[in-house]
Amino acid sequence: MKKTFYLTTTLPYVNADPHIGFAMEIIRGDVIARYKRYLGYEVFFNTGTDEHGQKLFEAAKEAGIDTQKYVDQNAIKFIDLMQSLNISNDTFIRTTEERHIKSALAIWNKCKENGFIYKKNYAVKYCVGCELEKQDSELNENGRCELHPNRDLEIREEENYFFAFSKFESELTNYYENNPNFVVPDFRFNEIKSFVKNGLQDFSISRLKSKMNWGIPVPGDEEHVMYVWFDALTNYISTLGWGSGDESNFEKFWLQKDNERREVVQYCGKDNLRQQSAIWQAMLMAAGIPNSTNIIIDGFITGEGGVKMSKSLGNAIDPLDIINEYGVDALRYFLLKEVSSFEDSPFTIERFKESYNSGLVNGLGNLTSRILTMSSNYGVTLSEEDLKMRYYTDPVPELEGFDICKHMNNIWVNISNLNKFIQEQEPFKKIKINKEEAEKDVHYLLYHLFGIALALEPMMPETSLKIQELIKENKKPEEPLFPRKD
RNA sequence: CGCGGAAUGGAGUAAAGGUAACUCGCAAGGCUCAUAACCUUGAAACCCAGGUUCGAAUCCAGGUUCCGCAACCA
Repeated sequence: MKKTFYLTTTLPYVNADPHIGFAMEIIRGDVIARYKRYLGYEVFFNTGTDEHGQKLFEAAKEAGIDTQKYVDQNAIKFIDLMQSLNISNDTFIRTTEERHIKSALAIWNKCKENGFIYKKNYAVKYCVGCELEKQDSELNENGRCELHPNRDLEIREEENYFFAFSKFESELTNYYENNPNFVVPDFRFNEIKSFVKNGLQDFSISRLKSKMNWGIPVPGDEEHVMYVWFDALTNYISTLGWGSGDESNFEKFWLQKDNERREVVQYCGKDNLRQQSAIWQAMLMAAGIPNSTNIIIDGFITGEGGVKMSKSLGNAIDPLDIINEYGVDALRYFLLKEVSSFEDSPFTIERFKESYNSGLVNGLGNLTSRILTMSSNYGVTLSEEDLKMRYYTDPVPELEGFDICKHMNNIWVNISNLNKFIQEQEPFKKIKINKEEAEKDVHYLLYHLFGIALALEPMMPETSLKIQELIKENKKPEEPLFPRKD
């Protein structure tokens, strides 16, 4: 039986257009998914949209349309994005779908059955901006949320359901200790460890329907709907059919029996560290479901000089604009090679152009042209045997560590080496005096270019195929692979 | 004393105690197969002052500075 590999991104909340950060997350997930498939794994690659909660409820009300219609409209943008970015996701789950709701109800029941959900009366200050309760210590001198100083806090006095997060302190800590690579990179792992060690508090996981009905109904209680985070996190298993009656995918991709540990990997941005690596893991523990095996934390994409990207500052980058002008692989190239694998990195148009021109136009594109010009002119081709070459036969350390940048840089070193080889061996001169030697050189070049194309498959699938085709047909590109942009 | 992240040539990043590397940019030279592309060489850096060490960008304590913890959101 094939080894399985489960990978998921976080689900973007559908109250805005897709932004460059999510594009990066899903592209990186896509690279890992494709890579694992080449290695021979059976992969389940999940993404989707998060569609409940107060913010959407309010946004729809403001727009004057039905909430479901509102989220339907917005979800389309994200569904389309998958195609624009050339993402190989196996499924796309929306948290308003029936299959998800079933599963969310089931995990609620499981947690309740096991004694980790309880009802409690409480009066709390609530910040709508954060969708979180606030302790007095978290408020500023005006008694408002420090993160949302322009909004009044709501004082809520009501009976809510609570999740017994605090009971998982030692279990989480044990899990972290027994899985030293659970959170990647290390410095994020340290962060979450110290967060858990400093003590956990139970949190409210329901909302009164009378105030806000846009959520999954709490089982057995007409008056409450689930808090959006509780429902949304469940998608990682609802997408596998957990709690739906047909759990074959769940058993195949997630269930980890003692002697056959499944790989379950979650990609997310650094703002999701707590939710993915602590809250969600505690929920799994509460429901008696095995934990994820890795959480990969991306940094943020910033504007010039590390400034936060935002529409109001005018330094926001729309991934679709880049694709329209440069093509999807150019965007993938930049996000994978120039944006740090784990730290914050800047993305500006100037930087993008620079990198596009040097890495793709002068680098990969130009190298392809010069090699194929020689091979087609000299009649040098790859044999059937050569063309059977495979690149991803063994695990690549850089990719196993999710350091895609480093892997990309290694490939570009190979590109540079082929350029050096041409300069040093000068097959274009040799062809006039020693045909055999020249042909040997060009064959070497062609063979290694083919290798580069194969290596690029997970990162730049379109370009990889184009180069492979050109090599098979042995003709130089009619149009430049990457046209120069000034 | 809120929490957290970070500081390396002009810019962006590497380097888990042992010659500070890579890309872009800059300067000089070379090549002509290639998209004014490519190759070679060069100038140019470890925030500050300490400690540990034969040896510190790296470890330790202190200081300084920057960034996130508004909205959108990974």
